[in-house]
Amino acid sequence: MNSKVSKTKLADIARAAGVSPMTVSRVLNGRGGASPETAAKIEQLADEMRYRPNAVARALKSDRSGIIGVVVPDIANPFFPDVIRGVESVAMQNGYNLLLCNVVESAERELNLVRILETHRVDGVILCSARLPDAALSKALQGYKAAVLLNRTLAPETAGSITIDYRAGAADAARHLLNLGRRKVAVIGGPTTSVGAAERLEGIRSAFLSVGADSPVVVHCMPDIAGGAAAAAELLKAHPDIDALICYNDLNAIGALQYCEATFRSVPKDIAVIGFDGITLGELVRPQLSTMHVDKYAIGELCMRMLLDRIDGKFIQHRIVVRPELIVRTSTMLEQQAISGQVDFA
Amino acid sequence: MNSKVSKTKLADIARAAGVSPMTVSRVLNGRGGASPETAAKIEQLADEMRYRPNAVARALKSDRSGIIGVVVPDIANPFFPDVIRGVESVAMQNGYNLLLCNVVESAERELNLVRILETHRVDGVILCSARLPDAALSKALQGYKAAVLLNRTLAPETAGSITIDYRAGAADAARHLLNLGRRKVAVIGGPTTSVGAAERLEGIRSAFLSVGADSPVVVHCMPDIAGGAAAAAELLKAHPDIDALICYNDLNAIGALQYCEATFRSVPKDIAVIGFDGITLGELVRPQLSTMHVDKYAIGELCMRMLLDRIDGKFIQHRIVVRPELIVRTSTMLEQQAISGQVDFA
DNA sequence: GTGAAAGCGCTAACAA
DNA sequence: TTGTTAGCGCTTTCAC
Repeated sequence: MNSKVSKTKLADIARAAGVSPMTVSRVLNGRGGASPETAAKIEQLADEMRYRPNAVARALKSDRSGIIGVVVPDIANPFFPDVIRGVESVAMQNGYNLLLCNVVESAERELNLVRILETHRVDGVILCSARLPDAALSKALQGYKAAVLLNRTLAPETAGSITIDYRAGAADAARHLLNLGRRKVAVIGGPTTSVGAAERLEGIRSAFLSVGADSPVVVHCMPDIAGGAAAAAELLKAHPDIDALICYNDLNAIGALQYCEATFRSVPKDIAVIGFDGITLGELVRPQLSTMHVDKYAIGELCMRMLLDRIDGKFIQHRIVVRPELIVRTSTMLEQQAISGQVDFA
Repeated sequence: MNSKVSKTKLADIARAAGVSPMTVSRVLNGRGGASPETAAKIEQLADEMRYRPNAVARALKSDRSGIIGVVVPDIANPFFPDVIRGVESVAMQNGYNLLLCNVVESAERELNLVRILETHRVDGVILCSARLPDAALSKALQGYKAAVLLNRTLAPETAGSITIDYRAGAADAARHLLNLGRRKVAVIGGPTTSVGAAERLEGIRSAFLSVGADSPVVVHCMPDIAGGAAAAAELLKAHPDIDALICYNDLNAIGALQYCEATFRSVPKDIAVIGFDGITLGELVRPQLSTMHVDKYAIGELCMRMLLDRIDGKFIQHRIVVRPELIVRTSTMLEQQAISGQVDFA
């Protein structure tokens, strides 16, 4: 096995080439400072001896690790892999790698992770859907050169933020259902700890208020399929006359669809369902899921670009708001529209 | 902003406490060696001064970074988030963090990544579905203290491996379709570069041979939904009498289902479809997808545990084979069975 | 064009 | 119980 591979270092190459480590360093970093022959010999030796620069030593010396910490609540939620890909593509183009961590919806673990990443001297962090209270989060981010939050806002000195306009998006969703003639609307509200969940509720309530309708019933749950199914069950058992559901995210909505299917409720005829996020999965279930769509890959890119700016000390923008877009699919479609709801592969 | 937060170091605490850095180091690492009072004072100071040990310096000194490199082909394929969670849970319990990289199905990028991770002096790598040729891969892994491959095997000195028995699994799938009475079976074969794809084909062919049937037609494609849909289109246009499809993975199978739906073919009546992997998505589409299921989270755990052993120089096992399990759902179900294919939420 | 010295923050090994 | 020395691999600074 390989565990004793003592790696070749600059000094080894220097010795082999009969020059000083400094010269090797310069050549290998393309900073000239050597005769063509010396340079060529060094390049060749480095290759032969399988030299790999030690990023750890470099990081210690330069105080730049080339690593970005990324914290997501749950990588199994298809929302996040898309974001991560966006982050990674920009990171890679700029020579950064990602230290990825899953929080699994625990604030304690989140605090812990932020500490661990600090320990590793990452050059910045991207926190997706932080669950910590504002004060604790601010404090935890003190130790960072740069931080960007997704779906959360703090003082711009502490962190940049990319937020989704949940208020407006949820209001759009609510109006869409109202326009469909639904009046017994209920909300599957996601986690109680989520800041975004509260914003969605505000948006929904204001949309209902402005047409003089009562505020809808709300049930909270975990932001996954099982949570959505359970919440739908709770709501529909207590209020069998509900004719529409606005859901925290698409996973919740898909859980609701499952429950409706299992209890022989027809969607959208008996009950319309709309989600949030626009994950691919929503196009694959039947009926296809209406949703408030956001471009997750683009959001990932935005996060990373903003973080790069902050790492460079540039503070061009510290807050970007993304507006979700209503996508109407079968789960909230009037019957005559549903005819064209077929994908065309011809 | 925070970019000038010069972090407190051991020496700072030492000065404040009026002791040597060494004493602080010992206390903070719980290695005793200080009077209770001194220790208490140091602990308190460390907390007040928000001390975070510098993992970079520690890594340079100890040649252990506490970081594991994980390379996956595509994090957007729901197979991998599950594996990653398994890896992460074991890693975390053992004080490791994950440097996660996406290959996006490019062998060149893969080689590059393996180099980069080597540069960062990760304590080990887990490569999922490596696309590099054996020789190149072996060479690239030379520089690692420890490596584990998922779905690939090399000399045990080079890397441990967790493999899925694709041959047996695919043969099971083939037999299942044959038992259903299907005789015009075709294969959506996934990427040509995938070693697992070739193994699946072998399994399928041998199952067909043993009942005296001809080898089925094969079409290759990208291992995602769009690839599956395209492959299904190609197959069914050329051979309209195909009555069953065995697919490289569930995403391919779901693409095939989409094509069937779009072209008004009834599944499983006109054509049965079976996938591989057992991702959750397969239960959500309609008809629900039959599949060869593997426990992805458990596989992730296995990978990480094996890697930990190798890091410790223990070579108890260098190869684990996981056998996929046939899960029959609606997409390959005889009609009389389909009645009970409903999820029960009552 | 090339090299020597010093130090990034931490800790193992050896004093005291 | 506590401190000193030295060095992990690299690069910045200054000198030749």
